[in-house]
Amino acid sequence: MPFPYYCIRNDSYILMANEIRPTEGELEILQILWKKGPSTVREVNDQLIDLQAKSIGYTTTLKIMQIMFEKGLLRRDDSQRTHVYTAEVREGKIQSALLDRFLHAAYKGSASKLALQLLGNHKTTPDELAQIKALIDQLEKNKPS
Amino acid sequence: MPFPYYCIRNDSYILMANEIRPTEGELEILQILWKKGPSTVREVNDQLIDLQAKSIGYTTTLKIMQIMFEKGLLRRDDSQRTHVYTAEVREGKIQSALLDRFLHAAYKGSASKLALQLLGNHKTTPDELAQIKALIDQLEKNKPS
DNA sequence: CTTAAAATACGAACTCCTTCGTACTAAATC
DNA sequence: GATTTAGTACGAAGGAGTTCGTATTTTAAG
Repeated sequence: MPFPYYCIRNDSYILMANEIRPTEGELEILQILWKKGPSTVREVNDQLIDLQAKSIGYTTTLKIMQIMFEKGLLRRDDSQRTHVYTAEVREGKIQSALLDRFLHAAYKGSASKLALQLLGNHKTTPDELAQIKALIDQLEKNKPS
Repeated sequence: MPFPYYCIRNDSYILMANEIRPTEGELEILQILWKKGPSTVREVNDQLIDLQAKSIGYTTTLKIMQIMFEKGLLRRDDSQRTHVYTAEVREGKIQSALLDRFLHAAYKGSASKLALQLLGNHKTTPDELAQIKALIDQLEKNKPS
C-alpha cells in the first residue's frame, strides 16, 4: 500500500522512496549508539535492558545489530574478537527522514497541524517555547511574502 | 523490543501499551473515510488507486478493511449486500496516539526538538506560523512559571 | 592442559502485514 | 430462466521484524 511518494523540501521535490527507514527496535539501538558512541553488543544489550523494564536476550540484540550492519545502518570493527559497532547514519538525517514519512502518513503533510497538536499535547519548557518562537520570527523575516 | 512505556500528558502518566496503532496501509484507508465519510469497499479502493499511482487489488482493500473491522477501527453496516464502512476512531485521537509514539521512538520525547526540525524543514504559510505563534503566546500566559 | 566463560554465526519459529486467487452468493441483464 | 456482473468470505503465500536456541570458536581460569 505504501510508497513511493514525493515531498517538498527547500523548494525542491525529493523522492522519498527507498529511504533509510530503521524499525522501532533498530531506532532504540541507534539512540544508544548516538548517545554513547561506539559500543559492543554487550554494552548495547545492557543499556537496552536498563532503559526498558523488559528483559531482552543477548542474541536478539546481536542479531538485530548484525542485520543493521548488513543494511548499512552500522559500521563494525571486527579486528578484535569482540566487535565494536558505530552508527553509520546521522541522528538528524534519520529523524528528518522519519519525520517526513510520519508527517505524510498521519497528517497528510500538514506540518502546521502537527505542530499545533505537538505543542498543545506536550509539556514544553518556557526556554523551548522561546526557542521555537525565535525560529518562527526568523522564518517570517526570511519569507516576508 | 518495543513497548510498553509511559508518557506524560496533562501532568499525569498514561500507559501507552496496547494503544490503537493502525499500520500505514490502514491509515490511508482511515484518511479516506475521515475525508469522505461512510464508504463502500469499492469507493475506498477507487480512491486508493486514485491517490497512488500504484494499482491495488479490490480484494486486498476488502481484506484490510475486514481486518480493521475486527480490530474495531471501522464500523460496518451490512444490512445491504454492499457493506458500508465508517471510521470508528476519531482522527485527532489517532494522530495524538501516533504522535506520542513517534515522538518517543524518534526524538526520545523531546517535543521541542521535533518542533524545531519540523518548522525548519517544511514549508509553512505565514498564516500557519501566526497560528502557532498564537498558541505559544497562550501557553506562556497559562504557565508563567 | 582442561574446563568454563563469553563472543559470533546461523537457523528456525512466530507474529504481523500485505497481497491475491478462488469459492461462493446475490443481483442485474439478456 | 440462464448468464454475466459485483459483492463477500476465506485461505494461502510471501516478506519483514523479532526472538531465541544451538553450534562453533576464542579467550580466560583453574
